[in-house]
This record gives sequence, C-alpha cells and structure tokens, in this order.
Amino acid sequence: MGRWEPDARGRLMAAAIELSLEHGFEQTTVADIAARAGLTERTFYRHYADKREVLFAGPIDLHALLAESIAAQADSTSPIDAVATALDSVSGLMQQNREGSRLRQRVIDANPMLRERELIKLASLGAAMADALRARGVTDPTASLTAEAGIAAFKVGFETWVNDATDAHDLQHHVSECFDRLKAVTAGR
Amino acid sequence: MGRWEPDARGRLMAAAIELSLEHGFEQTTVADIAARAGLTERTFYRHYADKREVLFAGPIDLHALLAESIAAQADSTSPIDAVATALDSVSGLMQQNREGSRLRQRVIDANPMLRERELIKLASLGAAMADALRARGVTDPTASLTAEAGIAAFKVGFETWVNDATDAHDLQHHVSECFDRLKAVTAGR
DNA sequence: GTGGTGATGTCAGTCTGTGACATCACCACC
DNA sequence: GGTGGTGATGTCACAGACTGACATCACCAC
Repeated sequence: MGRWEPDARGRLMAAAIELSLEHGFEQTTVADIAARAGLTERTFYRHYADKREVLFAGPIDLHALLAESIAAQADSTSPIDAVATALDSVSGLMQQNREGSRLRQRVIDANPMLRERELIKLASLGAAMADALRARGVTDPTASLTAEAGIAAFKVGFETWVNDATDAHDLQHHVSECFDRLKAVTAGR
Repeated sequence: MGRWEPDARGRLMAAAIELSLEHGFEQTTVADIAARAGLTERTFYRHYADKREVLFAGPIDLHALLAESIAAQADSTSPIDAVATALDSVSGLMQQNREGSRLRQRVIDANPMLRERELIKLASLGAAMADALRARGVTDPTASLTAEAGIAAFKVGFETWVNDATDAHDLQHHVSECFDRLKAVTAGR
C-alpha cells in the first residue's frame, strides 16, 4: 500500500476500525492507523479533523438528505410525520450494511469519547431537521421538539436494530415502531 | 491564593469560566486555569478528569436526584408524568442560579467540544431515568423513549430559559411548556 | 518535456493527560 | 511538645493528539 494508492480516506477508516476492534480505540494511536493504511500521521489529519472523526465521516451527507426529504413533503403533512418519513429514508440507506454497523457500534460503545461524538452527530442531524421544519413554517419550540423527538426514536430504534441477533426486522421497522411507542408514551400510556 | 487555600475545586471552576469568557475555552490552557487558581496543572487533573469536566462537575448528584424522584412516585403515575415531575425538581434547583447558567452556557455554546460533553451529560441523565423507570416495571423500549423524550423537553426548555432576556418565566415553566408541546407534536399537531 | 497542481512526507513545536516520586500542612497520639 | 500518619499538592519526565511550515512526489495539461 504505497504512497499513491487510491482511497486514502477509506483505507484510514478501515484501518481504524480493524485496529480498534483488535486493541481498543484508546490503545490505538493515530500513527498506528496511518501506518496500517500505508500513510503518515500528518496525512491522517489532512483527511480527518481529529482521531474520532475517522469513525463518523460517512460517504453520504445525511444532513442534506434529511433536509431535502422534509422539504419535499406535502404542506399538509404534520411535522412529526415529515420527520418520521425523512428518518425512514435514512434508515433505508443504513440497513444495507448491518454487519458494518454492528462492528462500528461495538467500537463506539466501548469508548466514552466516541459516544460523545456519536451524540453530537445525532444532535447535528436533529438541528438540520429542525431547520427544515422552520423553513416550512413550523415555529419554535415545536420545530426543535419535533426534531429531537425524531432523533430519540431513531436512536432507540437503531440500538434495537444492531442488538437484535435474530435479524427478524429491518431498521425501518424498528424506527417506525419507536415512533409509535413514542406517541403512546407522550399520551400518558 | 496559596497552596492550601480552601475549595481548590471551586477556584479551578471559577478560574476556568473567567478565562474562557475572556479568551475562549480553546485558547485557555489548563496551566492558565491552574495558575489563576494558585495551583499547578498536575493538581487540576487531580480534581477533574479532563479539561472540559471543570465546566460540568456540579456539587449535586443529579443522577441520584432523578432516580429517587422517579422511584418515589405513586405506581399509578404514568412514565411520562414521572419523568416530568423528576425533571421539574431538577429545574427547581437550577433556576436558583440563572446568571451563572447563562455565563456557563455562553462558554459551552462557543465550543463544539464542550457541546459534546454537555450532550453526553444529558444522555447520562436520561439513562439514569430510564433505569429508574425499568425499576418500576416499565419495559424497553418504552423506558428509553420516555427518558429520551423527557431529556428533549428539558433541553429545549432550558435553552429557552437561558436565552429569554425578559426573565418572564422560570425554568420549571419553560420545561413544563415543552412537555405540553411535545405531547401536542407527537399527536400529529 | 515542462510547468502546474494536489496529495503526501518531514520536522518542530504546543498542549493534553498520566505515572512516579518528593514535599508540605495538618491532625492524632503519646 | 515531639512524632508519625495522612491527604493534598508540587516536580519531573514522558506518550500521544494535533498544527504550522516547508519539502517532495506523482500526475496531468499543454
């Protein structure tokens, strides 16, 4: 793997996951990751802003996807349904790589610093959805609350999905079920 | 401020907030903070696990407070109401220091790393509430979703509270209002 | 084949965080 | 009033995360 092999970013990400699964994320140094990818530490930081980011920078822009999905829906659609639909399309993309998600999640769950990064990524997606809702005239705090509620449903649904050893249902099903439960819960049931 | 002045922790926290307001959190080094508190960098790390923690380690154990509040409520109380009541008591404590909260929040909002830490602290409080709900027989994913929904309401309510220049309402009012909005939102309104 | 361009390498440096050990103030006990 | 224990603090050395400045390399257009 020489200096000019293609897809340096992808190699770095793969190396980071491999090494973290083997020895843990903390025990893996950036120099280790770069070396396995055939690169140097300095080059790692040209591709990723910091060590944790290598596990979170996916190929698709979920912010844009969510924003466009919400913007595209009929004006008559309620905010919560718009959010549910947007997250459903994201779920559709994610579940194409269930095993990859499981490996990645195993690394993240084992490290508090990575959990922090995961939470701010989710919060950032929530902020994008809240913006999209405001753009269609939903006022605050309703816009923020709807987005946050959606993120909560997605988070819990995703967790159930990666931990479900039976593979009985897909991510969309789990998230959709969480939306239903959330509606029941806030109704006092 | 010599070596054995009392309340080293409090001095470090005050120094951190002061310096962060003056020059920004990033620009402030741990050595700077320790020096203003009349201590050394090494001693800072004996009181706080890392640089960010100095802004988040409060004197009261909110986890225990939330757990006890939820456990103390009547069995007939619905999960969402139990969570709302628990967060109401936390709000009661917080609003005794509105100006302090505003200064602290100004520092946090200006720094993404601090926002990360804030989110994991909130998530941790949510996990404590979910545990308390499970202890009273609420099953998953309802327990997790209820706790997450409560955190969402608290988060948005808190934000409104610190940014409300009129001081017209207290934190409890804002959070309670967010719970009501949340119920309306998930009902499709 | 020449020059420009973007990706990579090299090097030096700051800051965060930690282990090991020394020092200091205070307190209990004789 | 000395003496030893205890906990908080200081000192030192060091690994690892990041960054700025500059050099080098592969490739492509002309």
